[in-house]
Amino acid sequence: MTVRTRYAPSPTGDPHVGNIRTAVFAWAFARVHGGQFLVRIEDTDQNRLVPGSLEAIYESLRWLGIEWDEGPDIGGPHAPYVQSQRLEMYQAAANTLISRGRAYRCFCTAERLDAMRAAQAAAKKPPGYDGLCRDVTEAESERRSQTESFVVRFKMKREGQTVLNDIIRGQVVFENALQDDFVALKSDGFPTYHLALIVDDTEMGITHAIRGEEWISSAPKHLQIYEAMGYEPTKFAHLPLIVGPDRKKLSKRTGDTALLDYARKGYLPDAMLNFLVLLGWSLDDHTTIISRQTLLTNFALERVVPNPALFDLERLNFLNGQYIRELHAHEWLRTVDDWARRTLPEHLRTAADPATLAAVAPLLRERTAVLGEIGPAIEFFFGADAPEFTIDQLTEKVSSREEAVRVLDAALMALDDVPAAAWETGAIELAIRSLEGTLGQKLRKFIPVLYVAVEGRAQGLPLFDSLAILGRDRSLHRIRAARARAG
RNA sequence: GGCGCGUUCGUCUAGAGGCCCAGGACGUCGCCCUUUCAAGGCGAAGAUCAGGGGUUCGAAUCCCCUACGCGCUACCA
Repeated sequence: MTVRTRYAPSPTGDPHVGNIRTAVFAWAFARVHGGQFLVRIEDTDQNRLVPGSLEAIYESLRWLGIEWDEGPDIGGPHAPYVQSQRLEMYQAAANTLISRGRAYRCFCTAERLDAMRAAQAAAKKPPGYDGLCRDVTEAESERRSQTESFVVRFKMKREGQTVLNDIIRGQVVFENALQDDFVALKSDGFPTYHLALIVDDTEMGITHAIRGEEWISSAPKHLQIYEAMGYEPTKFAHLPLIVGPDRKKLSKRTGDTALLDYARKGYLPDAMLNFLVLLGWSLDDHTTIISRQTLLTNFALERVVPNPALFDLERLNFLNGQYIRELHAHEWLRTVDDWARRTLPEHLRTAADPATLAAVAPLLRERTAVLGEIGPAIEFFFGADAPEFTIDQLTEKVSSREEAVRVLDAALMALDDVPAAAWETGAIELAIRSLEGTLGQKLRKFIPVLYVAVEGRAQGLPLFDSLAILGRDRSLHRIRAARARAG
């Protein structure tokens, strides 16, 4: 049997990391078993549609490097892959269910349902449909359906148990008596998730339904529809939730959790994939960096843990740094070039020339965790003057303002002796190191002054290299300017 | 409230009766390297395995109870 899995998002906004992680697992699982992975759009709630989400869904997957074999955009043998375009199938299924006595039309109004729930709440009774329309005769049901609006409710069993054999959690038992008759087909003719899921997964030949843990309590509904329709159910794997710092399910409220936000901030897709995949799953007892190749040959649902995982940014940052350092030199250069253009202040963008960028890239490599930091880190290379700084910053690391002046004067003198033709890192280093003698101080004591004068802050890219890249004129100009300000 | 799922260092996890007075990684701290900041190297602290009962010669691992957390409880997915 060929494995077929799917990612079935709703077009209700940019996919969030937790949701996408479900797609990653489903995709990896299919690939490990040489099967297919497809995308299906679940747009059965017409009220929640958000324009543009379809593109965001595709873009999220593409960004992570997840390819799908069938989907709305590329078609496939089971097209259409959008639920709003398959309404006849759901309606046919609903009719089958009605004719088999496993579903019934419900004519209850929203008002009655509200009143019923209010009464149940007041009486501290569990909420649930009271079954009023369950016993409407076939003839009457047929007749009323001509004039009244109705939904189709699935008739849940009243006795016994429904048992889910979850790949991750094992056996989960539900008492049928506690289940209630849920809506399968809404009054607007659209199916609910429950009905659409069974119809589509069956029609599309899905073998494993991989979804979030929040679905586990509706599993009995799904199992019973499968049975009523006479279909073989898929296998189920309910993945643990990804939770935010508040330990609640990650959501828009908990902050920026849309996958593409991380792309925009400067995370590498490979790092994100690595991070996501190791949230709830592990290869063994020590692997923290895992290649796409290894993932696609070793991922196993059986090794997914059942407990929720916290989205830990620190860890993501670490991984991103690791992946940055693993990039080939030319890839890194291209990345720096790209992100410099994106993150440098508007007025400096055109000044960022390829030669400077190429010289700066190696310096940046060990110092970048998130690509968005690139602009601010290299800003000082472009423009005649150093970025703005205060006198306090300039003198912060030395004993006094006078001391700063001494450092700047000495540096000026030493650097001035380096001829333009010899202006490179080695010579610059020698010149500045010679100040240890002139000033009678350790380099690390006085060098912060020069960092501020040249880079606008006490910490930044290595000074000697930076001065070399900056060029003799601009370097001396900046130190002179700082000297003038210091008095 | 009901039902369900879950509970190993702050975090992600390894662990499927003896290899575990619990291993790895992130983070933290210290040292080394060092032109600042990083990166890197080395090292340390950090988990009475949620608590309590069993079962067993022996339990993080099996069973029961309790607590806590989360999820679901819609004509949302």
